[in-house]
Amino acid sequence: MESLTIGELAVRSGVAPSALRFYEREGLIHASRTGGNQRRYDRAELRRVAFIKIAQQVGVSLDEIREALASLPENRTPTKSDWSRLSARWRHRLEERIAVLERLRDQLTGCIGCGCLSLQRCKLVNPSDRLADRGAGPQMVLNPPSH
Amino acid sequence: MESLTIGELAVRSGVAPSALRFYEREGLIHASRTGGNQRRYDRAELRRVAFIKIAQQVGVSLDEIREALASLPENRTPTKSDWSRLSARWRHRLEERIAVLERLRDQLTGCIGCGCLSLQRCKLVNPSDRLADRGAGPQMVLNPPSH
DNA sequence: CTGCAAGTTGAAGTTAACTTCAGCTCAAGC
DNA sequence: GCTTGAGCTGAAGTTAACTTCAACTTGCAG
Repeated sequence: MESLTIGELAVRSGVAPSALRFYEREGLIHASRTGGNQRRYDRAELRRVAFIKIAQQVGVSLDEIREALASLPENRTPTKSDWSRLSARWRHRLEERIAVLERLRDQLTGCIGCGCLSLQRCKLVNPSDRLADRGAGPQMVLNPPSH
Repeated sequence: MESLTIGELAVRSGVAPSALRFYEREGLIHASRTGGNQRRYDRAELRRVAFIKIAQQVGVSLDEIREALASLPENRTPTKSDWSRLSARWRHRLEERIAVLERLRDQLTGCIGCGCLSLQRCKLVNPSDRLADRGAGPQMVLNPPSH
């Protein structure tokens, strides 16, 4: 069992065969071919697919994932530290997303009490007259002043 | 200034006129018309738009937002407690999303140390042989057993 | 009254991330 | 060697949430 068929990789990774073909067209994963033109995946591809799935959970687009995967060495199977380096890249982004949602949660909790949701008064939908220079809309939550 | 033009509402809410027309077609907001067929928005629509923007941040689809807005009284302008009731609905969902991301962050932090990202061993991409009954893929993070 | 920014419409386009389809070929068990 | 499930391809379809376009109309300042 040196290599995997597309169906095997699909079951192992939890990603549909159609998605795996799509990832290959998009240059995210690679497959060799049998004499009969069927895909055969090296076991190392499992880890690439795992990386793709995790990065998607973090909220990274396939474009950026492709870019990250392109930075892996081509002449050898990536090591743990190669993967470690790549994973570290997403952590800051993930923490930012969590912070945004936590801020939203805290302010929404406050708003459940006051029921305002007012563009004039509510902290959630910060008043345009106080932050007019930053444009209208819920700036406070979406683009906090501290950032 | 009893009512707002579409341009005024756009500036006030931070939502593009095209999006406001789209929301109206989708039954999320309402506008009356002038003799010349131009939209005029009651100031109460500002709050509806604010609610839509916040719900989107929470990760709620327009379909669900429409459903929630449909539960507002039609015969009177919604009160603070009407809005409060609606906002409370999204809090649990928001907290779940935060929990998923925090779990992901914690495990990704661990994985940066080990660099594994392995479908066989890594906590992030839970082994199919241990949770085979729940299907393949990163079950541990996406659909935690406790749920 | 005129000019022109702002508004109107329906239809079509956009983006991401896939899925579905039709028509065909491959591979493995009996 | 036959059957049948698995795999192949390119093209088209899907969904959400809008945006863009073209052609036309309104409303208000001067």
